[in-house]
Amino acid sequence: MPHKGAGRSARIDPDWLFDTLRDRICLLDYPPGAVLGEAALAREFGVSRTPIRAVLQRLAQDGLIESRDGVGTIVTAPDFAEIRDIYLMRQKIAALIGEMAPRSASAADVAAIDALIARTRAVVERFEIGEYWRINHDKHFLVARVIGNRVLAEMWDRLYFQAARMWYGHARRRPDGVAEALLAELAETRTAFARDDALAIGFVQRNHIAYGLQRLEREDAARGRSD
Amino acid sequence: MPHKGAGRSARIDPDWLFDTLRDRICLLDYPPGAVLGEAALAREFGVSRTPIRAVLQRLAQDGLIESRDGVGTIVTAPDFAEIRDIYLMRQKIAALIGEMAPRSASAADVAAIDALIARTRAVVERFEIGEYWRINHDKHFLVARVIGNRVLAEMWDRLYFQAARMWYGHARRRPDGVAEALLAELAETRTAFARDDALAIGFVQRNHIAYGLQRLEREDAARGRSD
DNA sequence: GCAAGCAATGCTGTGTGCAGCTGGGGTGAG
DNA sequence: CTCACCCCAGCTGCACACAGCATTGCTTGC
Repeated sequence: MPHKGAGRSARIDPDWLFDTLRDRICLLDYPPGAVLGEAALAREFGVSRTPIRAVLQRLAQDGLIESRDGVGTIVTAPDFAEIRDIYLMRQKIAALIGEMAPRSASAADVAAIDALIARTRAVVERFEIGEYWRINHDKHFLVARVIGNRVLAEMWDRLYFQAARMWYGHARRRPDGVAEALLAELAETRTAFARDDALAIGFVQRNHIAYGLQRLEREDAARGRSD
Repeated sequence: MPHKGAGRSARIDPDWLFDTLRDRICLLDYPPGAVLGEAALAREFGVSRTPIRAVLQRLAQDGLIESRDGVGTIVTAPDFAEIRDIYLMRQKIAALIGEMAPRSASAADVAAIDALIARTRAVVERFEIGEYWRINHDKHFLVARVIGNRVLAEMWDRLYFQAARMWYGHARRRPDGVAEALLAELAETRTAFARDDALAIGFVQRNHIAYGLQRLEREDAARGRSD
């Protein structure tokens, strides 16, 4: 019995699958260099290799993984020059948020940020990378919502996930002060949202992206000395 | 004999296939709304649907096509709001070219532009959309080469092809003055390259993207009146 | 004449077998 | 003991068969 067919009756949501794998990569469940394996993923999610391959191709186009024939699908390990390119572009993109026909911030947004601030206080008390990541994630989408230009919003999203992966690796290795920095960023973001000043929202993002890059550069320099 | 297998011994280059289909979309061989059909493409290029689907997924992620289950893979028809978003972002991105660690322009680049100018003169004499497109294409890659930031270069590329498609549609409908505008743009670009001023190269691009958007807006307004 | 329903057709989504490629371990020679 | 070579296990790329969905055109009832 070579084929039993399938159809696609309420199988699994490709977008959900994409988000799931992307999150695993960003949270370093799959660290750079890890081999994913289409067959293994297919078994895990109870589908065939075909939809898995579709998702992996999307991830590959976003630069998160790389499929090599005969070897496997491996998580990429960007060199520092590429990381800097990403961070520098994110700064420029962030500065554009307020310029490109932004949407208005609402009182609900401010309330949402207050909730994030409360959660971050707990993370400051006891650092937990998973919760830290979820807060960052929620903050990202909150900011993304004020972007009026669809093209800009898509770029903002793509670059966020490319940068996030590197950032969480850093935050795991050197968690000191990371949660406090997020708390400060959220406080500034809250003010900008309360004033409904999209330009300010973007500049707050730009600044903290720049601070993050500084931290990464310091770590990279220290690593260079130790080698 | 259900399977005869294949392997992939020198079959076809997926990148070449991607470029080919993208060019067909941009040159309106496949106009917005056209249905591509995986099986037809597979027959044409002598491969199975699998590699075709991979390429179509890349095109879909770039926003050029859209796959709808049970219907087909159709070329998207962006509304004018989206076109404006793309053009506004391209202006911002162009202004960044000179800021993000640009590479140096060489004498060979200037010579290449001179060749493009000569070709454009012929198109001014007798307008021919295919040659007009190839010149624009070459100009695009010439400018892209001075971009030092890989992320910026990729964005520049993506947005170019999204905009190109709309622009060639316009140029076909209203070719008057289009070739002359390209000639002026190339002259300005030549000067900027000769001065090795990447900021100037970017600003020349920004300006002519803005001029292009103005033309599109005028056409859109006229269409609105006639409806 | 017209509208509503239904069947036929064609498409994409999915599952699966096979071919070719890669990398590592093992083996034999020096 | 070292090095080179070879074989094989595992992976991705591809081709093809099947399932389900959307559209279209015809047919039938009014």
